[in-house]
Amino acid sequence: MKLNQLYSVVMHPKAPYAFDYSVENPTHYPAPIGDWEPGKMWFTLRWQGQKIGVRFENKGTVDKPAVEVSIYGKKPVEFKELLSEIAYRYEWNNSDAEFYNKFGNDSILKPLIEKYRGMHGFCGEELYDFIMITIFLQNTTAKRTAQMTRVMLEKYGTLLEFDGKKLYCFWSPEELVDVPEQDLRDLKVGYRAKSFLRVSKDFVDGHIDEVELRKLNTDDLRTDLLKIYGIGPASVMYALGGPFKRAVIDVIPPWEAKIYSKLLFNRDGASAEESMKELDRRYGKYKPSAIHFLFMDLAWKHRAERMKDMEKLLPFN
DNA sequence: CATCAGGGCCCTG
DNA sequence: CAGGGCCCTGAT
Repeated sequence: MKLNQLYSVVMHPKAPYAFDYSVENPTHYPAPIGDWEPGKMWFTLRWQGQKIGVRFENKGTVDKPAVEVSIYGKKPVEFKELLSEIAYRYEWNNSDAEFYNKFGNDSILKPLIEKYRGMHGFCGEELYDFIMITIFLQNTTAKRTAQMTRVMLEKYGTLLEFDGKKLYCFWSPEELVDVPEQDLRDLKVGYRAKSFLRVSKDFVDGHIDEVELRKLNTDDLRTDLLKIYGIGPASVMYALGGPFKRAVIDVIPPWEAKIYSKLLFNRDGASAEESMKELDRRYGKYKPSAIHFLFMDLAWKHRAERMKDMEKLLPFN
């Protein structure tokens, strides 16, 4: 589906804002739903029933941020509301000022804060898409996750063409809900087929309403998210930090425990409990921010240098 | 060739 | 609250 450029405007995220570190995350598994190069980002979303292409171009600096946002689609949309949603998803109004203040001189974090200053959290996906992704991620390797995602997008997603890019837009819950479970299983997604369908039905029936969920306090939100079929503690933690911008670290999944062991103790075999204790001791309530910097540093370094001792531990590139 | 864990979660006892 | 089962793949 070929899209036309509908709007273009320059926006100003809250400073400091480091564009590349705030739109690209090397720990995310490769999926043909977005594309990045230094200073530019392309991605897709659904808005008011339309499939939309979005392009960011960095036009500013860390201390004088400016991002040109271009919207591609078939027909006009409520542009202002869309911009405000994008600002929410990319956390343009957030800032880690308190964290910078508190840990700017910390022996470990100081160099990271210097290098990544202005890195905002972000999650370009809406809740439904994000849940689909966490289901793809469960109990498998990153490679098969990428494979399953690609096959599902080819069959049920929509290929959008805009600004010279071809990127898939996720299917809507309505587009998937009536697909027979066996059709999904034929795509080798295994038992995940059942979760995809039950989640889709909950969205179609209005039992899951992202806008309403955003209004809840974090504890109630966690409780409600845990009720979603196929979504457990690990997925909930990721969702709290992603679509809901409530970064928490309340569980350490096994694959992360291996990385934390290296990161915190520079050795293998530290348990999740040990690492959690150490995180609390060092960073207290700032541990999500600290982990954000530690993890992103590892990810960007690994992408650049392919660190040998991390090759087995890091499922990302 | 068989076995098994991998960016969990559901269900049962 | 612990433990078995789940789809499929590639590593061993």
